[in-house]
Amino acid sequence: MAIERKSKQRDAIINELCSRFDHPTAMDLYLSVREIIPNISLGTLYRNLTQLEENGMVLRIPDGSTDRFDGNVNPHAHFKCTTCGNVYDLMNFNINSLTFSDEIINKVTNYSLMAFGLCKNCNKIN
Amino acid sequence: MAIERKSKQRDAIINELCSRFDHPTAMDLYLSVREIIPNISLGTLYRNLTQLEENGMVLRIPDGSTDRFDGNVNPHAHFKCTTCGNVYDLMNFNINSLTFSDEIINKVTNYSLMAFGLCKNCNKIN
DNA sequence: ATTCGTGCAAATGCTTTGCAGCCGT
DNA sequence: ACGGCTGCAAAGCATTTGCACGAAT
Repeated sequence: MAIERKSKQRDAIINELCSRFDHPTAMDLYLSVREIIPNISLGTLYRNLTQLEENGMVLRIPDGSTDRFDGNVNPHAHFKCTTCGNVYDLMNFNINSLTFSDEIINKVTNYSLMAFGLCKNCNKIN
Repeated sequence: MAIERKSKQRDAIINELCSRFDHPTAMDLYLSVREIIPNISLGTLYRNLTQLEENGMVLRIPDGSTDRFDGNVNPHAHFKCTTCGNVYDLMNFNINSLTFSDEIINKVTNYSLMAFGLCKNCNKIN
């Protein structure tokens, strides 16, 4: 549904999401936003994330486990290390050059590219 | 963990997954496999899907809701219609040409590309 | 004043897990 | 016979939802 009114809870969520670059889960965000609004509820957080996503203000990043969120709504590629679980932005990959031409498609509104593998940090350790 | 023994449950799961192309969820698979092995349990299904994924025999396709599975383990792009929820293979997109060069990456073992939008069927209806 | 957004708590839905017994090796 | 795999049921988590109240317009 459309956003009709402003709320300090939603403002705090967007603000937190846009000022960090580590692709937090809903619970990560909940813990952070609670330092600004101590009695915000998880339900409110989830309601707002869904609403913000529907309005194109937040990106949901599916990675095979708990969803992550991104304040950068420009489509961009991600890399998930399957050892440590961290998700990184891929700066050297120009996702905007991708085009889709299949018969079934009427319109592409968004896309998510997730590469899986081993990051250099985990490679050093093991 | 590695696969050590054969079981008719696992055989039926792989067989079902490789003979359909509609990217079933775990529950979809459960209902289908139950027609072959009526008393197979959901636990067994999930245990086998995880095990098969770890052994590279099945692909998990994250799409922002319940995970889907694919017997085609060759990396390929998908398109999800956000109206009807169906997931389609994209044949005209050569995902194998993608290369990744970011600093953080040691090794890419797999990747999933999901485009979101409106399919032609849903466009006709609305 | 209206009604959307919130906090709380219960409910839901998907997935995992403990356990005793079965089956493949 | 050993130990992996299974069915069953309970548990675990992430997410959603109903409701009464508070806040934005």
